Amino acid sequence: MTDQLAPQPEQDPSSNAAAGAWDGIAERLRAGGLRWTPQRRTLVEVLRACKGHVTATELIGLCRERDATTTPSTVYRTLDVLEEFGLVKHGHGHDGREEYHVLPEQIHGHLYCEACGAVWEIRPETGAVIVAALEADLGFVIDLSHVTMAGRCEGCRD
Amino acid sequence: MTDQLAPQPEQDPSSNAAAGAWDGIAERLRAGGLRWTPQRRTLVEVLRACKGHVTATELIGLCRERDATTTPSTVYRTLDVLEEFGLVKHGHGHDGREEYHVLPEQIHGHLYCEACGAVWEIRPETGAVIVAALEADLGFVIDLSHVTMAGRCEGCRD
DNA sequence: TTGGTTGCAAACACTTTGCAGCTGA
DNA sequence: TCAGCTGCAAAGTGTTTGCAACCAA
Repeated sequence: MTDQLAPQPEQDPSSNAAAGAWDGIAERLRAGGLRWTPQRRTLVEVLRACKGHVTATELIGLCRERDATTTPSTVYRTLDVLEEFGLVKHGHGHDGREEYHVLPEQIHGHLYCEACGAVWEIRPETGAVIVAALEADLGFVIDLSHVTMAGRCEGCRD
Repeated sequence: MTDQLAPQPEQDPSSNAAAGAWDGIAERLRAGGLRWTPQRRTLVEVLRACKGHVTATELIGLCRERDATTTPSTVYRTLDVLEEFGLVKHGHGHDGREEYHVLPEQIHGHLYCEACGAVWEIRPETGAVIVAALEADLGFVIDLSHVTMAGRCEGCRD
């Protein structure tokens, strides 16, 4: 009950065409004294193919589709490594579980539709308005990449 | 921002003076064929005394301070009942765990300071700006009461 | 009395950790 | 070779559920 076959929120291909950022990952790992293993390759392939956000559990399932021997601990540990390299960033989704944002380089928040389950990206310009409003209000500087707001998308408003 | 610049975000006593909403709870439960038990009384007292939001785990701890025999299952079950009565509403906080909003009647979002851990309320006027921005952007109508954004408060910036 | 409640324990789902053995560089 | 990595198993969270005993109305 957490699927999103809705219109096409957060579907823009560029969100992963921008996957060029992953290209040097094997070398980058090695440069850092780390290894490029089949397990890591599997996870990276999965991450490159997915939308802006996934839960760790989903990733484990996706990895298992490619390699049935995938173990959770390896996935979690690899995600930690990738996070240190800035390729993913973890936060919390509306299921209350760990959620990973892929390629957080482009800071943005998410909108979760309670009706259809789709997740939409908050556009940078809109995000800027929100950030500015909160700063003006309480002098609070928010980290928009950690934000997910629930509500109803255009198509689900009654 | 002359509202709450002091180190006591979301602390205003009135936030619970509004606790009048709790007054008829025992009768309301009975009217619904339910019971008013010592355990429920303990939890309600705790809820009345707390700020706008708490995690289930925190509530269990607070209840234990009053009654060391409190058990988690009872707290969770009572919270479910209270939620049906509209006295609390659950969502998810930044620890990724269940979080309960007390007296959700006043819709507002929260700001969580990653540095000092304080939680601030987003003022209705500011919330309105955010809601309007998102509606203008994607036609999305958000449920501000479910929103918690992370960042740094005025005192913890830089 | 009696059906809603409780406490306990066990089950769950997700995540983390320790460790021996494996493997990429 | 040998530090980093993996898989397994076990431990740890926080939350849920089954059930017999309990007690508010």
